[in-house]
Amino acid sequence: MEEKYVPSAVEEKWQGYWAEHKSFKANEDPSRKKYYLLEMFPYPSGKIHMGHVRNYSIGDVIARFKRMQGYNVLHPMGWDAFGMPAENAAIQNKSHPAKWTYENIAYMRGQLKTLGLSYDWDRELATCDLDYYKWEQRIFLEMYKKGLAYKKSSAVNWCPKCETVLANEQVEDGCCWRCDSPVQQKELEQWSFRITNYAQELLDDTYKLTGWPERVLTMQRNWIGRSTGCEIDFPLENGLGKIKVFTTRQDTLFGATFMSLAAEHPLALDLASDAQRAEVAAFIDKVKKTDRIKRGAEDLEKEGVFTGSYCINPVTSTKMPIYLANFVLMDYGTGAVMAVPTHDQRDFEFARKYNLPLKVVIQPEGETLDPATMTEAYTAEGIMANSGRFDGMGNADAKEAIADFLEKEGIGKKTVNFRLRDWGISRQRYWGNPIPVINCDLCGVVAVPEADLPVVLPMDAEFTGEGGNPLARVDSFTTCTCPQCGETARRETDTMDTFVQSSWYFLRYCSPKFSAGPLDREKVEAWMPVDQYIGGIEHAVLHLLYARFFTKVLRDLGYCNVDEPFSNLLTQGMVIKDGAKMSKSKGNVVDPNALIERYGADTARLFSLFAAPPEKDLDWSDQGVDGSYRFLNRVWRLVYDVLPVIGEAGSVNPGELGAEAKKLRRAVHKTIKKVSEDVEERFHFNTAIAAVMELVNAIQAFAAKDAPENVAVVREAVESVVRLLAPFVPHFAEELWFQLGHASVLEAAGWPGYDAAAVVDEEVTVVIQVNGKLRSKLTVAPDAKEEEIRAQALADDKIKPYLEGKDVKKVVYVPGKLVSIVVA
RNA sequence: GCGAGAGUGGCGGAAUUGGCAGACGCACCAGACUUAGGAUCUGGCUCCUCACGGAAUAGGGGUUCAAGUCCCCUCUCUCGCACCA
Repeated sequence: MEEKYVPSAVEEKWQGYWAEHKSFKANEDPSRKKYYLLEMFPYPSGKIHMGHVRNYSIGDVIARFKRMQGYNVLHPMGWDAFGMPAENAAIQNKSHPAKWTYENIAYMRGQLKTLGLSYDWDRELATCDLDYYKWEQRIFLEMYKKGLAYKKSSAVNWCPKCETVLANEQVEDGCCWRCDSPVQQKELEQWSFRITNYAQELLDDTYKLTGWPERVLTMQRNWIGRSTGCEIDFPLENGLGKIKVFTTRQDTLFGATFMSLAAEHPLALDLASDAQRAEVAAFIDKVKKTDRIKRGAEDLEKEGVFTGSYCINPVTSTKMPIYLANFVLMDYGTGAVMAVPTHDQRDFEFARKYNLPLKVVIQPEGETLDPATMTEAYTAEGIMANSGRFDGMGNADAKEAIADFLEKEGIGKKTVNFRLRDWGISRQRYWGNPIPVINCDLCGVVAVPEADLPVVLPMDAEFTGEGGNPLARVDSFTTCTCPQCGETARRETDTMDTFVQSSWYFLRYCSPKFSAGPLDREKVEAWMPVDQYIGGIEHAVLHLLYARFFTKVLRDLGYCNVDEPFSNLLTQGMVIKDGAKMSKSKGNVVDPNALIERYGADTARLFSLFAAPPEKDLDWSDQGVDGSYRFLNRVWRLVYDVLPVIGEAGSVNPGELGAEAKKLRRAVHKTIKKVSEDVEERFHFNTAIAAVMELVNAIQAFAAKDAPENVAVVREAVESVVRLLAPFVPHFAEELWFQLGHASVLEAAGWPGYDAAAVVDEEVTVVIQVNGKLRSKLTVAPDAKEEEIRAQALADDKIKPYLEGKDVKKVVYVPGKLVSIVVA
């Protein structure tokens, strides 16, 4: 054994061994329990960053731990490889996105291998591989045939810098989630997935996801945004039609005194009287422009304009003026709101501003509201008033009663409304999966026939950065014949949102080479669902909601039988340095390469696991890394030092140990117990590692290491340290295990179990409190009688002075823990 | 504004069920070995106090023999949502 720990030599050796033996290849094996472990796959941006190191180190601990426990572990890795940075790089370097992407993948794959992560590399996939995206095209067409993929013209979020459409989820603070440019509104024909068909199931199933963090589920539930209420028709005064509203407050219907429409409402301009027309048109224009910048801006003043038309409140028959209002959103509900200023704060402000009538229909108990003196809307519970036959009811009951009444009268009906919108997947970019349809002047949209699939991305596109989608300028691609009528037609040039690819890659990993379809059902059933998924919290809604949706769609298309893809979700925190997220502009980036070169992968892994529990942000500290490195060196030296004496040691004979040796052995087994629990039940790797450090300190403090009667205990202790460290620092542990003379690898050795008899304490410390303050301690046998301990506590030399001249009111005894004496 | 989470030494963090607050590591201090130390080893290290002891888990109140942990109020920070009718 080398005296000095040389990480590069050790790591090279074992990485070579693992590659050569395909140590992490996963095969279906019904005789063993399966465990599918997955970390979110990276975008091949060029090189890995510390966030990746952390994410994948966490995953690797679990993978290796589960393997040592005997599970059949599937642990795959791949590349989320389509997307704009590749296209931007192509423009800059006058190159091709494919070249850039595959070069990055090659480099980053090398980096991941350098970290010693235990992936089954035979399952590696890149979403830009034809062999991946062609199957997605097939899924798309099946969705199209079922009406789950459709084309519609709509106002979309448009990023002027990326020159592409963004889903609502991809707009953050009115800006593009990727490049941060202000998002504009634009009317465009685009493809969508009908995720709203699954809104209810996506919501319901959040309650089955008991292994997910509550805040992720809350975010998804809020995003889906289910609310129950009524749709109510308000006839126009002129008798020419009606306005449909959605409300959750049908109990306030009798108090509706005016109507507010979104500026984009289809009737907005039609309703304008001649006198109001100019003003209405100007308002619509203004709102649309505001929209572009930031309609959701804080405290945007409520503004509106009278259309000049009226509708009729269907239950009171009063005339209600129709306004356009800037706070009414076209894409929620029906784009029209019945305004009840007395019981809705927005309507209240609007009514005060434009002098509209107020009518109280809910009175708080023991109080009478007067519309003339109200300073804000009353939105809480109360008793119905001015509401005809519903007067006197509690408003909660009236909600139900009025809904029934509306249905009976044919004025309205109960409905459920969701905030969730359909998922717009069209992107006007080249580097994505081409949507496999053809636009024919005669036949309209025609699906590409299955025999003509796949639609291959042409390699001869030009990347100039100008003129929008490069794909649209490749004539050989766009020009085609209509499969239906045979006339010349134009191929669709929109590509799919990259979130589509990441919505089913975890399924494809189960049968990555399957050539008869996207998924081999048998394999999928063998591995799915993912037992543990690990990734950043930033995907709480986007990726994780889409992936859940897609899984359900694939289930309904008959590809799998899974309802939910991820049984357990771990959202790891960010890597922070000097109080900020690592970024080039802050100059606080730590380069994994430099770290590995200087300390080795094991130290990099160890520190990123030790510095904080996985779900918390990790504060990077260069000195902390030194500490982790020192620890490994200490363990190496310990093994080096004791190796000559423990080489021939047999197994421990617990009955023949001296007191000190017994104590060491107890520490060993207690540590095994604690590390097992910390890793298995809590993923608290920081405390697990701390426990091993304590054990190492204890071994070092154990004086008579080389006494013949102790060598077996020392060997057991040292070997336990090595085995317990295996998931965290795999190369390091494997090498020491080898040096300790083992012919087989650590995985074969398995995760150590603890000896229940060895962890039992020979004596326990019982603390003695007087009036809640710690005054003394007793050392007693674990099976000491309660009376004895109580008596000893009261007779204790340090306790006596506190009892003198006082009454002992009460003595509380907690077995094996403490005696609490209350005196007065 | 609404919702969720957090606040513990100089720092990262422990304390799993209400039972010895500060495990483990970093930094720092002292000592040993040493030509030397950014290596290694030993010891110290919350604050106040010479000490006995006392105080302390953002602040205030409460429950309890006992509170970092449970309850109420206030403050601060982080994240998510933000006119969703």
